[in-house]
Amino acid sequence: MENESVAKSLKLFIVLSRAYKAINEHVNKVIQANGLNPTEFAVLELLYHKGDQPMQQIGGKILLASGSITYVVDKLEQKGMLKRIACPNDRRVTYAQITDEGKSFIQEIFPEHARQIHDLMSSLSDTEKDEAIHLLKKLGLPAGKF
Amino acid sequence: MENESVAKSLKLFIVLSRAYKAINEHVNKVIQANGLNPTEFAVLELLYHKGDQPMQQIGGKILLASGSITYVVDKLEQKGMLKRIACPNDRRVTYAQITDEGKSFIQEIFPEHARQIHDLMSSLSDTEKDEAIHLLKKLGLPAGKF
DNA sequence: TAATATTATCTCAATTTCAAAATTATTATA
DNA sequence: TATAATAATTTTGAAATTGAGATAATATTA
Repeated sequence: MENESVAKSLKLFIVLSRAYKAINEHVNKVIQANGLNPTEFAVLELLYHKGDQPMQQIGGKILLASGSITYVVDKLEQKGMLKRIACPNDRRVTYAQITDEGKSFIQEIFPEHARQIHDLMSSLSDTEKDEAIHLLKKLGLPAGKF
Repeated sequence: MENESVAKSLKLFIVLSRAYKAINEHVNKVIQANGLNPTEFAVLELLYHKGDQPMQQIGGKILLASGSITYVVDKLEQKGMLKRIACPNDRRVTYAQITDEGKSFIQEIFPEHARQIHDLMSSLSDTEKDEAIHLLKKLGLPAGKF
Protein backbone atom coordinates (compact mmCIF):
# COMPACT_ATOMS: atom_id res chain seq x y z
CA MET A 1 0.00 0.00 0.00
CA GLU A 2 1.38 3.37 -1.05
CA ASN A 3 0.11 5.18 2.06
CA GLU A 4 2.02 2.89 4.35
CA SER A 5 5.21 3.67 2.54
CA VAL A 6 4.62 7.42 2.95
CA ALA A 7 3.91 6.86 6.64
CA LYS A 8 7.21 5.04 6.92
CA SER A 9 9.04 7.97 5.38
CA LEU A 10 7.39 10.33 7.85
CA LYS A 11 8.36 8.04 10.69
CA LEU A 12 11.95 8.05 9.49
CA PHE A 13 11.90 11.83 9.29
CA ILE A 14 10.73 12.02 12.89
CA VAL A 15 13.30 9.61 14.33
CA LEU A 16 16.03 11.30 12.29
CA SER A 17 15.06 14.70 13.68
CA ARG A 18 14.83 13.39 17.22
CA ALA A 19 18.18 11.62 17.10
CA TYR A 20 19.92 14.63 15.61
CA LYS A 21 18.42 17.11 18.05
CA ALA A 22 19.00 14.93 21.10
CA ILE A 23 22.66 14.43 20.29
CA ASN A 24 23.24 17.95 19.11
CA GLU A 25 21.80 19.45 22.24
CA HIS A 26 24.45 17.74 24.35
CA VAL A 27 27.27 18.52 21.96
CA ASN A 28 26.33 22.20 21.90
CA LYS A 29 26.40 22.42 25.66
CA VAL A 30 30.03 21.35 25.83
CA ILE A 31 30.95 23.81 23.08
CA GLN A 32 29.15 26.69 24.75
CA ALA A 33 30.74 25.85 28.07
CA ASN A 34 34.03 26.65 26.33
CA GLY A 35 32.91 30.11 25.26
CA LEU A 36 31.97 29.57 21.62
CA ASN A 37 28.57 29.08 20.08
CA PRO A 38 27.99 26.09 17.79
CA THR A 39 28.38 28.11 14.60
CA GLU A 40 31.64 29.66 15.70
CA PHE A 41 32.94 26.22 16.62
CA ALA A 42 31.89 24.80 13.26
CA VAL A 43 33.75 27.55 11.39
CA LEU A 44 36.86 27.21 13.49
CA GLU A 45 36.90 23.45 13.18
CA LEU A 46 36.51 23.76 9.42
CA LEU A 47 39.51 26.06 9.20
CA TYR A 48 41.53 23.84 11.50
CA HIS A 49 40.89 20.64 9.60
CA LYS A 50 40.56 21.92 6.04
CA GLY A 51 42.84 24.95 6.00
CA ASP A 52 42.14 28.52 4.84
CA GLN A 53 38.74 29.06 3.28
CA PRO A 54 37.19 31.89 1.25
CA MET A 55 34.30 33.41 3.17
CA GLN A 56 31.73 32.15 0.75
CA GLN A 57 32.84 28.54 0.89
CA ILE A 58 32.45 28.62 4.64
CA GLY A 59 28.83 29.49 4.04
CA GLY A 60 28.45 26.58 1.66
CA LYS A 61 29.95 24.04 4.00
CA ILE A 62 28.35 25.21 7.24
CA LEU A 63 25.04 26.06 5.53
CA LEU A 64 24.95 29.72 6.48
CA ALA A 65 23.71 32.88 4.73
CA SER A 66 26.29 35.37 3.50
CA GLY A 67 25.32 37.94 6.10
CA SER A 68 25.84 35.40 8.85
CA ILE A 69 29.33 34.48 7.71
CA THR A 70 30.48 38.06 8.01
CA TYR A 71 28.98 38.18 11.49
CA VAL A 72 30.54 34.93 12.72
CA VAL A 73 33.93 35.68 11.22
CA ASP A 74 33.84 39.11 12.87
CA LYS A 75 33.15 37.46 16.20
CA LEU A 76 35.97 34.96 15.83
CA GLU A 77 38.32 37.68 14.67
CA GLN A 78 37.48 39.77 17.73
CA LYS A 79 38.28 36.76 19.88
CA GLY A 80 41.62 36.35 18.14
CA MET A 81 40.72 32.91 16.82
CA LEU A 82 41.14 33.75 13.14
CA LYS A 83 42.25 36.50 10.82
CA ARG A 84 41.16 37.71 7.39
CA ILE A 85 43.67 37.36 4.57
CA ALA A 86 43.17 39.19 1.28
CA CYS A 87 43.40 36.94 -1.76
CA PRO A 88 46.32 38.08 -3.95
CA ASN A 89 44.74 36.93 -7.21
CA ASP A 90 41.16 38.04 -6.77
CA ARG A 91 40.64 41.19 -4.76
CA ARG A 92 36.99 40.35 -4.19
CA VAL A 93 37.94 37.30 -2.17
CA THR A 94 38.87 37.19 1.50
CA TYR A 95 40.25 34.09 3.14
CA ALA A 96 39.59 33.21 6.73
CA GLN A 97 42.67 31.73 8.41
CA ILE A 98 42.84 30.18 11.85
CA THR A 99 45.39 31.78 14.20
CA ASP A 100 47.78 29.94 16.52
CA GLU A 101 45.46 30.86 19.33
CA GLY A 102 42.57 29.31 17.43
CA LYS A 103 44.61 26.19 16.79
CA SER A 104 45.46 25.65 20.41
CA PHE A 105 41.85 26.24 21.31
CA ILE A 106 40.70 23.47 18.97
CA GLN A 107 43.51 21.19 20.09
CA GLU A 108 42.40 21.65 23.64
CA ILE A 109 38.68 21.22 23.03
CA PHE A 110 38.57 18.59 20.33
CA PRO A 111 39.47 15.48 22.33
CA GLU A 112 36.69 16.20 24.83
CA HIS A 113 34.34 16.95 21.96
CA ALA A 114 35.17 13.67 20.23
CA ARG A 115 34.94 11.68 23.43
CA GLN A 116 31.53 13.12 24.19
CA ILE A 117 30.20 12.26 20.76
CA HIS A 118 31.60 8.78 21.14
CA ASP A 119 29.79 8.39 24.46
CA LEU A 120 26.54 9.65 22.95
CA MET A 121 26.87 7.03 20.21
CA SER A 122 27.63 4.20 22.59
CA SER A 123 24.19 2.63 22.27
CA LEU A 124 25.23 1.33 18.85
CA SER A 125 27.84 -1.33 18.22
CA ASP A 126 30.60 -0.65 15.70
CA THR A 127 28.78 -2.78 13.16
CA GLU A 128 25.56 -0.88 13.68
CA LYS A 129 27.43 2.39 13.30
CA ASP A 130 28.72 1.21 9.94
CA GLU A 131 25.19 0.34 8.90
CA ALA A 132 23.88 3.69 10.08
CA ILE A 133 26.67 5.55 8.28
CA HIS A 134 25.88 3.67 5.09
CA LEU A 135 22.15 4.38 5.28
CA LEU A 136 22.51 8.03 6.26
CA LYS A 137 24.95 8.67 3.44
CA LYS A 138 22.56 7.07 1.01
CA LEU A 139 19.82 9.27 2.43
CA GLY A 140 21.65 12.55 2.77
CA LEU A 141 23.71 12.77 -0.38
CA PRO A 142 20.81 12.81 -2.86
CA ALA A 143 18.74 15.08 -0.63
CA GLY A 144 21.50 17.69 -0.77
CA LYS A 145 21.15 17.87 -4.53
CA PHE A 146 17.40 18.23 -4.94
CA MET B 1 41.83 0.00 18.17
CA GLU B 2 39.96 2.44 20.37
CA ASN B 3 40.81 5.49 18.25
CA GLU B 4 39.21 3.97 15.20
CA SER B 5 36.02 3.44 17.08
CA VAL B 6 35.97 7.09 18.17
CA ALA B 7 36.61 8.14 14.57
CA LYS B 8 33.66 6.02 13.51
CA SER B 9 31.43 7.79 16.01
CA LEU B 10 32.58 11.16 14.69
CA LYS B 11 31.88 10.02 11.16
CA LEU B 12 28.39 8.95 12.15
CA PHE B 13 27.83 12.31 13.80
CA ILE B 14 28.80 14.07 10.59
CA VAL B 15 26.63 12.02 8.26
CA LEU B 16 23.74 12.29 10.70
CA SER B 17 24.08 16.08 10.76
CA ARG B 18 24.39 16.30 6.99
CA ALA B 19 21.41 14.09 6.32
CA TYR B 20 19.25 15.96 8.79
CA LYS B 21 20.23 19.40 7.53
CA ALA B 22 19.92 18.51 3.86
CA ILE B 23 16.43 17.14 4.31
CA ASN B 24 15.31 19.78 6.71
CA GLU B 25 16.38 22.60 4.45
CA HIS B 26 14.01 21.40 1.76
CA VAL B 27 11.17 20.73 4.14
CA ASN B 28 11.47 24.20 5.64
CA LYS B 29 11.27 25.85 2.25
CA VAL B 30 7.88 24.34 1.54
CA ILE B 31 6.63 25.36 4.96
CA GLN B 32 7.89 28.91 4.59
CA ALA B 33 6.38 29.16 1.13
CA ASN B 34 3.06 28.66 2.91
CA GLY B 35 3.58 31.59 5.24
CA LEU B 36 4.71 29.86 8.43
CA ASN B 37 8.17 29.40 9.84
CA PRO B 38 9.30 25.90 10.82
CA THR B 39 8.65 26.44 14.51
CA GLU B 40 5.15 27.71 13.92
CA PHE B 41 4.45 24.71 11.74
CA ALA B 42 5.81 22.33 14.36
CA VAL B 43 3.56 23.80 17.04
CA LEU B 44 0.50 23.76 14.81
CA GLU B 45 1.13 20.21 13.68
CA LEU B 46 1.57 19.12 17.29
CA LEU B 47 -1.79 20.62 18.23
CA TYR B 48 -3.45 19.12 15.17
CA HIS B 49 -2.19 15.61 15.76
CA LYS B 50 -2.01 15.47 19.54
CA GLY B 51 -4.80 17.80 20.62
CA ASP B 52 -4.70 20.75 23.06
CA GLN B 53 -1.41 21.23 24.87
CA PRO B 54 -0.34 23.31 27.86
CA MET B 55 2.19 25.93 26.78
CA GLN B 56 4.99 24.35 28.72
CA GLN B 57 4.55 20.91 27.22
CA ILE B 58 4.82 22.41 23.77
CA GLY B 59 8.28 23.57 24.74
CA GLY B 60 9.22 20.10 25.88
CA LYS B 61 8.06 18.40 22.72
CA ILE B 62 9.35 20.90 20.18
CA LEU B 63 12.53 21.57 22.17
CA LEU B 64 11.98 25.27 22.61
CA ALA B 65 12.73 27.68 25.46
CA SER B 66 9.78 28.96 27.45
CA GLY B 67 10.24 32.49 26.19
CA SER B 68 10.04 31.31 22.62
CA ILE B 69 6.78 29.47 23.14
CA THR B 70 5.01 32.65 24.15
CA TYR B 71 6.36 34.35 21.05
CA VAL B 72 5.36 31.57 18.64
CA VAL B 73 1.93 31.11 20.19
CA ASP B 74 1.39 34.88 19.95
CA LYS B 75 2.22 34.76 16.27
CA LEU B 76 -0.08 31.84 15.57
CA GLU B 77 -2.84 33.46 17.58
CA GLN B 78 -2.48 36.66 15.56
CA LYS B 79 -2.78 34.61 12.41
CA GLY B 80 -5.94 32.99 13.73
CA MET B 81 -4.39 29.53 13.70
CA LEU B 82 -4.84 28.81 17.38
CA LYS B 83 -6.38 30.25 20.51
CA ARG B 84 -5.43 30.24 24.18
CA ILE B 85 -7.76 28.43 26.56
CA ALA B 86 -7.46 28.97 30.30
CA CYS B 87 -7.24 25.74 32.28
CA PRO B 88 -10.28 25.50 34.58
CA ASN B 89 -8.43 23.54 37.29
CA ASP B 90 -5.14 25.38 37.41
CA ARG B 91 -5.14 29.06 36.66
CA ARG B 92 -1.41 29.08 36.04
CA VAL B 93 -1.72 26.93 32.95
CA THR B 94 -2.91 27.95 29.52
CA TYR B 95 -3.80 25.49 26.81
CA ALA B 96 -3.09 26.18 23.17
CA GLN B 97 -5.87 24.92 20.95
CA ILE B 98 -5.88 24.80 17.19
CA THR B 99 -8.75 26.68 15.51
CA ASP B 100 -10.83 25.47 12.58
CA GLU B 101 -8.78 27.79 10.41
CA GLY B 102 -5.61 26.17 11.70
CA LYS B 103 -7.04 22.73 11.04
CA SER B 104 -7.90 23.47 7.45
CA PHE B 105 -4.46 25.00 6.99
CA ILE B 106 -2.79 21.79 8.17
CA GLN B 107 -5.19 19.66 6.16
CA GLU B 108 -4.27 21.64 3.09
CA ILE B 109 -0.53 21.64 3.67
CA PHE B 110 0.10 18.24 5.16
CA PRO B 111 -0.32 16.03 2.10
CA GLU B 112 2.22 18.13 0.19
CA HIS B 113 4.50 18.11 3.24
CA ALA B 114 4.27 14.32 3.56
CA ARG B 115 4.72 13.78 -0.15
CA GLN B 116 7.84 15.95 -0.16
CA ILE B 117 9.37 14.07 2.74
CA HIS B 118 8.56 10.82 1.00
CA ASP B 119 10.33 12.05 -2.14
CA LEU B 120 13.35 13.15 -0.13
CA MET B 121 13.52 9.66 1.39
CA SER B 122 13.17 7.88 -1.92
CA SER B 123 16.83 6.90 -2.10
CA LEU B 124 16.12 4.23 0.52
CA SER B 125 14.00 1.13 0.00
CA ASP B 126 11.26 0.32 2.47
CA THR B 127 13.49 -2.30 4.08
CA GLU B 128 16.33 0.18 4.43
CA LYS B 129 13.94 2.69 5.97
CA ASP B 130 12.98 0.11 8.57
CA GLU B 131 16.63 -0.51 9.33
CA ALA B 132 17.33 3.22 9.58
CA ILE B 133 14.33 3.74 11.86
CA HIS B 134 15.53 0.95 14.10
CA LEU B 135 19.08 2.28 14.33
CA LEU B 136 18.09 5.92 14.80
CA LYS B 137 15.69 5.01 17.57
CA LYS B 138 18.40 3.04 19.28
CA LEU B 139 20.69 6.02 18.89
CA GLY B 140 18.32 8.84 19.77
CA LEU B 141 16.38 7.47 22.71
CA PRO B 142 19.32 7.01 25.11
CA ALA B 143 20.90 10.30 23.98
CA GLY B 144 17.75 12.13 25.01
CA LYS B 145 18.20 10.91 28.59
CA PHE B 146 21.87 11.73 29.23
C1' DT C 1 37.28 48.77 -25.63
C1' DA C 2 32.88 49.67 -23.43
C1' DA C 3 28.93 47.85 -21.65
C1' DT C 4 26.91 44.23 -19.19
C1' DA C 5 26.66 40.40 -16.23
C1' DT C 6 28.45 37.81 -12.57
C1' DT C 7 30.72 37.11 -8.19
C1' DA C 8 32.32 38.00 -3.30
C1' DT C 9 31.76 40.43 0.58
C1' DC C 10 29.55 43.58 3.51
C1' DT C 11 25.70 46.49 5.58
C1' DC C 12 21.36 46.91 7.55
C1' DA C 13 16.71 46.06 9.05
C1' DA C 14 13.60 42.56 10.38
C1' DT C 15 12.86 38.08 12.40
C1' DT C 16 13.65 34.50 15.56
C1' DT C 17 15.60 32.58 19.50
C1' DC C 18 17.21 32.23 24.12
C1' DA C 19 18.30 33.37 29.10
C1' DA C 20 17.17 35.67 33.03
C1' DA C 21 14.06 38.17 35.71
C1' DA C 22 9.25 39.28 36.78
C1' DT C 23 4.55 38.01 37.50
C1' DT C 24 0.94 35.25 38.99
C1' DA C 25 -0.96 31.07 40.81
C1' DT C 26 -0.71 26.77 43.37
C1' DT C 27 0.95 23.58 46.89
C1' DA C 28 3.20 22.34 51.13
C1' DT C 29 4.27 23.29 55.78
C1' DA C 30 4.40 25.16 60.12
C1' DT D 1 -4.01 31.10 57.80
C1' DA D 2 0.38 32.85 56.89
C1' DT D 3 4.67 31.73 54.81
C1' DA D 4 7.73 29.62 51.90
C1' DA D 5 8.65 26.76 47.98
C1' DT D 6 7.38 25.40 43.53
C1' DA D 7 5.38 25.98 38.95
C1' DA D 8 3.56 28.16 34.47
C1' DT D 9 3.65 31.87 31.78
C1' DT D 10 5.14 36.36 30.23
C1' DT D 11 8.31 40.22 29.67
C1' DT D 12 12.61 42.08 28.48
C1' DG D 13 16.97 42.61 26.37
C1' DA D 14 20.65 40.63 23.93
C1' DA D 15 22.47 37.42 20.45
C1' DA D 16 22.09 35.01 16.10
C1' DT D 17 20.21 34.41 11.50
C1' DT D 18 18.30 35.78 7.32
C1' DG D 19 17.29 38.31 3.01
C1' DA D 20 17.59 42.25 0.38
C1' DG D 21 20.29 45.58 -1.35
C1' DA D 22 25.05 48.12 -1.69
C1' DT D 23 29.74 48.07 -3.10
C1' DA D 24 33.63 46.68 -5.44
C1' DA D 25 36.14 43.50 -8.38
C1' DT D 26 36.25 40.32 -12.14
C1' DA D 27 34.47 38.01 -16.36
C1' DT D 28 31.96 38.06 -20.58
C1' DT D 29 30.60 39.70 -24.89
C1' DA D 30 29.17 42.69 -28.49
